[in-house]
This record gives sequence, structure tokens and C-alpha cells, in this order.
Amino acid sequence: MRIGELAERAGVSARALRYYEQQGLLPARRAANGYREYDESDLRLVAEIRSLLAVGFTLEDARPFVDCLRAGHEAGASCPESVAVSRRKLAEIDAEIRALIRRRAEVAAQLTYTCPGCDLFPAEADAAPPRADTPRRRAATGLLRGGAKLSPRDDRR
Amino acid sequence: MRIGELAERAGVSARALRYYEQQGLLPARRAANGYREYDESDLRLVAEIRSLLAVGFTLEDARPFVDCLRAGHEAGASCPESVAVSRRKLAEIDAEIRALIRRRAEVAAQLTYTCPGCDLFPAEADAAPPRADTPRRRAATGLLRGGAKLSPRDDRR
DNA sequence: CTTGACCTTGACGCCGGTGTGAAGGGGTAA
DNA sequence: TTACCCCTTCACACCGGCGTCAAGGTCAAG
Repeated sequence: MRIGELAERAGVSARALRYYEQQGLLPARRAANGYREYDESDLRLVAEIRSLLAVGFTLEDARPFVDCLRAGHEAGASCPESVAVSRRKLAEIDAEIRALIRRRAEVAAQLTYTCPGCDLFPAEADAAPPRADTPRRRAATGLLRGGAKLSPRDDRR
Repeated sequence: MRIGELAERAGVSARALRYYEQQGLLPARRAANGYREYDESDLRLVAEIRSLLAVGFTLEDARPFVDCLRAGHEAGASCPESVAVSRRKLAEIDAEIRALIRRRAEVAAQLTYTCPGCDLFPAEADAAPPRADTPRRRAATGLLRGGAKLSPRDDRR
């Protein structure tokens, strides 16, 4: 199939596909007239890329997964390089979450300090019921237990 | 004082100060030779900007705080516009945290699925002691209680 | 006078993942 | 042939907060 069809079936723009090729993630065969030619396996590759992008991976992060698939593995994540990237991303995400939690606390503190009467939680009624230790909350709570260590380095600055 | 001194005292680059001025956040008087002239109150403004940037505010977000200070208020956060921005940022931060938690779960799930024996928490030993309900963890737990509602809209895409 | 530290404005670079447009060739149906 | 859609490559635009040159003006010390 040509780029337009792949783009539509994969739900991405043709521009994006050309960009993936330019980054070496999605090499395309060429027809005699210069048109790119793709097959079903390419659709799979694009799906892999998109799902990784959706969880915050960069294209560079996605590279080992794509290579893994092209090497014949069933899952893009089943190669050691992919696992390494996943672990690194996990640590990055943890660091981001901890940074955001700190920031949230700072903003909230400043808000309550300079505006003591302010209703800090205008959406309280819409939020989840106040029952404690719901699975979702457990997930958030447990988050800080593992993953990246609580290093003293700060982000942004 | 001139821009170099303010930059050093505030711990920012002169380039940053010119940028703030260009954005209308830090108007400067001019000496006869065209040099920018600042005083102590400007140092305060820069400090306000930096502390807001440090918690994830944009310069646009910082504007009402700076205006508030220039209007003579003691705290940049004590004006209604500032409070509105703070609340909005709080909601944004909550949304980002929830998105990151979802992503973390997805990455972790995919990792355990394709690599069941993988040690998911290589840094467990370095992390905080496993004693439950430490203040820090409490803060993280309480995070999802208030703030932005659990709206169905997703980020990214 | 020269040197050198400081100042000015203007403008391009960066990062990532595209969107968008230009300018043109290919292939097919009416 | 015309019309029309799909394809090609090239290249600028975007977002935010600056970094970093370029080319030059200002001012005090030696």
C-alpha cells in the first residue's frame, strides 16, 4: 500500500510517516515511480510507535521497540534494549510525578497562605467519594515506594 | 542598579531580564545613555517571577502576580486574578499528575507482561523506608481528593 | 589614547513532532 | 485532453524561555 492508505489505516498523517522514515524508524520500499510502498508489518510498526508516543516516549525511545519488532519478535518490548528504555522511562515518570507533587504542594500552600478563606477544592463534590484506600488511590500512594530513588537533584532551574 | 547587577543579585541572566521586559513583566527606566535602571522593588519582581517559574508557571501565568506586586500589594498572590491563576494551575497540575500516573501504570504493566521476571524496582533499597503514612506520602495520597474533577477528557492526542 | 568591562538592539538556534504550503510529477477515469 | 487526486521533496512555522553570537555604543581607569 502507499503512504496515504497506511496513514489512514494507522490514523496518522502522511507527514508523520515520512518523518518516522526520516528518523530511521520506518524504512519504506520504493515503487518504480518513487512512491513509498508499505505492507501489513509496517502498519504494526506504526501502531507500536503511536502507542509508545501516547505514553510519553519520544521517537528515540521507540527505536529499540521498533527494531525489536523488525527483528522478528512478537512484542516490541521483549528485547533487552526495550526493557532498559522502559525502566528508564519509568524512572523519569516517577521523577516527574514527584516534582509535580512538590509543585502542587507549593502552589496549594501559597494559595492557602495568601487567601486563607479561599475554597481550595471547588470540585470536591464531583471528585471520587472520600472513601479511603480505593484501588486508584492505592496506586498513587504506592507510586513513591519504588522506581527511581529520591535523588536530591531538582528538575527545572 | 543596572542590568548586570540585578542579574547577579537575582541569580538570572541579563538575557532573561531583557526577555521579561519584552514580555511586559519587568519595565525598566532608562538612563540618559539608554542603559536600563532598576531598583530594589525590581529585585522583588524578579524573585516573584523566578519562584513562579520554578513551580511550573509560565511567564503569562506570572503576569497577574507581578501586576499585583506593582499595584502595591505585599504578596503577588493576594489579588483575585492571581488566585484564579493559582487555582487553574492547581487543576492543571492535578491533570498532569493523573495522566502521568496512568502512563506509569501502562508502562509498568507492559514491562511486567513482556518481562515477568524483571525487577521492576531496582532502586527499592534506596527509596524511603517502607513505613506507611509518612507525611510526605500522606500529601501524595490526598492529592487526588480535591482539585480538578476527574474529567473524561484526556491530554495528548 | 587605548583597553576592557559593561551596555544596547537584532536575530538565529534549540527542543519534538508534526502542520502547512509550495512547486511539481504520476496515474486514471470521463 | 482535461480534471482530479495522490505522490514527491524542500522548507518554514509553532511552542517557551531563554543561549548565543553579531555589531556596535558608553564610560572609567591606566
